[in-house]
Amino acid sequence: MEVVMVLTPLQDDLGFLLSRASGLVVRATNATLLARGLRHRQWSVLVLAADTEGGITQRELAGVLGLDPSQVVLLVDELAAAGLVERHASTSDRRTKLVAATADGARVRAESAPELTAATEHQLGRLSAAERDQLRDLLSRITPS
Amino acid sequence: MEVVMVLTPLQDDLGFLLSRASGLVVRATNATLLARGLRHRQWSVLVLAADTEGGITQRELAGVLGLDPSQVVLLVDELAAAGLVERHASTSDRRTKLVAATADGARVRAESAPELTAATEHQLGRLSAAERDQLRDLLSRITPS
DNA sequence: TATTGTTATACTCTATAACTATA
DNA sequence: TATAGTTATAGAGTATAACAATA
Repeated sequence: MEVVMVLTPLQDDLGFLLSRASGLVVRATNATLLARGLRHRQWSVLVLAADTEGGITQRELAGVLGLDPSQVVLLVDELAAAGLVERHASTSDRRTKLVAATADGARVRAESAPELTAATEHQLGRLSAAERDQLRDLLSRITPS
Repeated sequence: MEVVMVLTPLQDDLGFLLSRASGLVVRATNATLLARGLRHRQWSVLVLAADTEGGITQRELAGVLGLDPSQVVLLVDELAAAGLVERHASTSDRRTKLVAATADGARVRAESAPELTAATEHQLGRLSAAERDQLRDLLSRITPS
């Protein structure tokens, strides 16, 4: 005997489910970052800048984030204008600029992390800790990186 | 003994992983739908219109898709202009419009489904069938619906 | 010649407010 | 008074092309 439950069409469409879930979590993230004048794309740049020893090049940022380098320019511009990151010239290649967090940026990065965790808690609350680990693992394997 | 592998910061950030994976799959979806003049948002509307017996109201579409009703108007407009869906007046409530697929729309929906599956195959190829089911289950439980 | 960062532009997506017609 | 759909608008996100400086 086979039991089939169809809630709605699209429930088996991984593309739809991904974009739907992503939208929910990104929205919650943006709402939380609003108090700091940031949005989720700038947040991810800040995290990489703060957590990468010696800074990260814009090309690397583009690769990790899956963005075009031209988009990274604007994101870094905004973070730099807010005083959260700085562009340092690379010593080995004068074309390359290393994006590193300022002290202020590192503080914002550290302070916001738990707030963001709490914010997405509402969306992910139905999943156990083990299931979230599972989800992290599955999603990591979809992205190239 | 504990083994910790840090590939890059953000790899433990479910918000980032969701938006990154979503971006990849949506991009592949859009590329596939380009031949039909559609994009992923119109596709999801078409699927719901085609698969819901008797049509679906725009309010219901907005709810399932997580969009504002005003955005649904435009998506339905575009699909209607392409001759893929029609708005039918509801018999019980004259405010309500039921969006249903035309014969042409049903054909496009049926023909495109396997193409889209093949297209996302490239992104999801690293996951086994069982893992995809697992992912579907986890993602379904994040969305309210 | 190829690569890093940059500028510019167009289009899509997201978020809101205000309006109409029906209920 | 509330709900379904619509119009309008602004801002954020995505996609490309072309360019200067450097390798």
